[in-house]
Amino acid sequence: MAKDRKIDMVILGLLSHDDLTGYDIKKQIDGSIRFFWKGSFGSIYPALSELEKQGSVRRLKGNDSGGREKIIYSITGQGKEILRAWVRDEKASNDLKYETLMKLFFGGVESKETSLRNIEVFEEQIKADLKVLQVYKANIEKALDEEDHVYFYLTILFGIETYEAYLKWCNKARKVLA
Amino acid sequence: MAKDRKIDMVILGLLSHDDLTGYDIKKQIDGSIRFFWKGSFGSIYPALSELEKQGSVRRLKGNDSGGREKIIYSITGQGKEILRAWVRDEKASNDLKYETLMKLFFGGVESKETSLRNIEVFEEQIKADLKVLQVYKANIEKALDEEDHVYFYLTILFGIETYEAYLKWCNKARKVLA
DNA sequence: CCCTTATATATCAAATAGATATATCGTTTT
DNA sequence: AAAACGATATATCTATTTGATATATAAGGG
Repeated sequence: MAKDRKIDMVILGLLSHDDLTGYDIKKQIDGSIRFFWKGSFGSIYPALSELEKQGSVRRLKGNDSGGREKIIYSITGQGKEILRAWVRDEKASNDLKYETLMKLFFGGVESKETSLRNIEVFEEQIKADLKVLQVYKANIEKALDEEDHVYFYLTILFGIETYEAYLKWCNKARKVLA
Repeated sequence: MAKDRKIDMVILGLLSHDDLTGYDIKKQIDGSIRFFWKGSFGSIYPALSELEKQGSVRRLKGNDSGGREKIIYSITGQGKEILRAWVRDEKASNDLKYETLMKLFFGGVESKETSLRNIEVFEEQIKADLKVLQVYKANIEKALDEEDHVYFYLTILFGIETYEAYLKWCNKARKVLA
């Protein structure tokens, strides 16, 4: 990963829609892009500081209400240009880290029942996530006329398409093992 | 990631089939499990040293032929037990890092043509990988009687199923954007 | 004989995950 | 009214991992 911080692009991308705090950014990641990307506080807060130093984001007046300090960030013109350049750049790394598949790949060291159980756990998780995605899809289809929503819609379609493929595979896998 | 080293399980899993060098392990990862897991030298070599210290692998006589030093590792009884315990453990983290999808999600900051191009690049990569997977599938179907091959077969089916879903999505995405 | 490619180990900096510490706020329970 | 709790919010630490690079040898081609 030594090279460019991908989390920077997540942050700049989210800030291109709204001014947000680090905590808001984490919430938005967990809520909308978690189906193809994740982010932790341990990467978000240091990245925000770096981006501010670089001049890609700026700190808006926080703390009006006198509560817990709250730092709202806003994207700058420079930040927008960096984001656009990254979107235009054709190269993209697409990595999976599927521990379930790895457990299955090495399933021969244990019983067939163990592998069937691992498939079952995976299947339950996918079914739960698929339900969430279908709710998102129904909601967004009511507001597809707004330009930006189209891009969100595409990523939801991706999630649904792949998760359905996972479920089909679960059924096949069960048959092959039996 | 602070917690358990997943690369340890990749190494123990591969060593449960054959005695291997660090370099061999890297080759096997790139050749067979790269569709759902990746590994770099920077994680493999330190992990091998750690595993040796722990007693999960042991170093076999290297360097008979007098060439570049070559360290062949073998799994121990303890290593096998750690591997089995991990396979039995139901919890598994399944993460995607799809930069293509992220670029698409934030595609609104650039032209529609840019997003279409990003989809095209993704599609070409998937088509190339799918061809490789189909060759693997054809080869392994000739040798499915061997117990361990079934597990390899399942992971190939997973790759094919998901990659075909990606291609279907590419077509849908093009239509939505147009 | 040189050049390239494959084999092979090793290490470093940067990026990230995941855990934890700290503090505040609003709501519910006692 | 106080205590308990969960959500909000920032920050930091360690362990893990990536991706790059350095080093060395062997094999094959021109």
